[in-house]
Amino acid sequence: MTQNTDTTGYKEIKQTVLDRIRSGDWQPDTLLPNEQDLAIEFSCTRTTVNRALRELAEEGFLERRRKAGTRVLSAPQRQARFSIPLVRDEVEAQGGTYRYALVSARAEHAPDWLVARLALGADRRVMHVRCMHYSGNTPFQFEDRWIVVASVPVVEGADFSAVGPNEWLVQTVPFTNVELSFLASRADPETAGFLDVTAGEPVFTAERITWLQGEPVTFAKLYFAAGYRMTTRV
Amino acid sequence: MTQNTDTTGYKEIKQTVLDRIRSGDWQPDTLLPNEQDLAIEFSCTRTTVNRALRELAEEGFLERRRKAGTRVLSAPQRQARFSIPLVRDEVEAQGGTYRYALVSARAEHAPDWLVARLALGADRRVMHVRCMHYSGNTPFQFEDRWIVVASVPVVEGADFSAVGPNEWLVQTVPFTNVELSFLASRADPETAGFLDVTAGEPVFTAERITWLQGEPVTFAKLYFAAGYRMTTRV
DNA sequence: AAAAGTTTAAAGTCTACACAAAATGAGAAT
DNA sequence: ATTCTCATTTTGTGTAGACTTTAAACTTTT
Repeated sequence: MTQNTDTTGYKEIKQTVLDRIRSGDWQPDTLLPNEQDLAIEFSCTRTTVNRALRELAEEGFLERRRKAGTRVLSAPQRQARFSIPLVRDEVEAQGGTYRYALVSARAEHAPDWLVARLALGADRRVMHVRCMHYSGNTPFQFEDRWIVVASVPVVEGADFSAVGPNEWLVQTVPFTNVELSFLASRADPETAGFLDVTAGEPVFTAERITWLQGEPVTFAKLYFAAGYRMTTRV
Repeated sequence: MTQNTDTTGYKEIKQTVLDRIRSGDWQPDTLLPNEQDLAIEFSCTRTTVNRALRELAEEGFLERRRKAGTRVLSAPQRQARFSIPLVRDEVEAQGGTYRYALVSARAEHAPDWLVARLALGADRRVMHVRCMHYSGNTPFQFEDRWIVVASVPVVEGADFSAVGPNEWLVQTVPFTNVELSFLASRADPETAGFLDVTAGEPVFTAERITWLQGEPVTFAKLYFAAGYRMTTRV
């Protein structure tokens, strides 16, 4: 059969459903009509309604259970999505000129806390890289990073004088799992020096652990310059 | 026709594609076979392949363009997802007992910085609520919040002595848009007192602006207790 | 060459239908 | 009253096929 001309796209349906929630027409906890009935109302197939409702559920507005039906969530479990850009992109997005400077890169033995943190095995060799990221001449981020040699053997020959370890890793080990933490820490004297703040100043800090197929790859502490804020819209 | 028994679900296809990316079989920038060919390979319909690839693209692994095809993203635009639970849920998830205490709730005129921040109109009336959230007897979060009376008139009659303004708002104004920022700030003496830290200590802080259909509803500053970290896996 | 128009390949979406899986609620057995 | 079993309802996912939209690639005109 030829396609219905006054067809209702799944996007329209999503919008309509959202409007009904917004307007209070469908209050929290309300049970929506089932897919078949909505399909009749919107004069489309159940498949189309299904896609609209499925996406709204993914976005946290609805809760769906077989047999129980679809209901409006009372406290929408909204989730913030932060994209995690490379520092270079972040600086350039702000209109700054990105500049990178290596502070130090040395082969080391992983300290105990790092062994514990990454659950390292017998091979404790790590590459310890510290570097700075600038926006123009303003410090943007101080990066303190350890890379596990056993997981990324080529790191021993890597040159971090021109390209930062993060960009290097993204090229070398493209596909990874990540645990990311954000916290407020106190600038120790050295970090403070790099970031051009006074020691003891609050510093927005990110800690990042990366695995490749269960093998720990790297641990990084990223200290952001004063005034940094991470923002998102939901 | 009856359904093919050796059917390949869209989830299997997703997994297979991910595996091929992981294994380096499909390097970054590789152009994938088109949907029709993949459908043949997986012996399923194009619809099923489409869903698998569409979701992988949403998740940031692939880039899809009509006519140009589907390619593996070189620097996967991984995005962190934080769910934003109610404080109560967050405390209870940690195994703590949630306790709430109102500090103050007063009708005020919005200060200039708030007028600017929320783009308030002529009606500057706001309800200023400050309160504490505890995990057992340990301070968990100090909340400093302003609610725009013009947008939520009923707030003038609200009682925040038992239920926190956030939970109250979620009930009253369920559907909102949010801007969320995270930063490291310095505990001022009063906040420090509430959170049981020394003044000047770094405090993980969230700022949250909420709108309902373009109208500013509330501005909140949430100060977290020492040691708080926000963690997510990607 | 450069610009404008045309073809065409690929993803995007929809219809129509079918079977699968989960979970609720009612009835049967204990 | 409690537990068990099972039919039923509702969402989940698949097949098969068609039309739509976008933009890359090609062709023609300027």
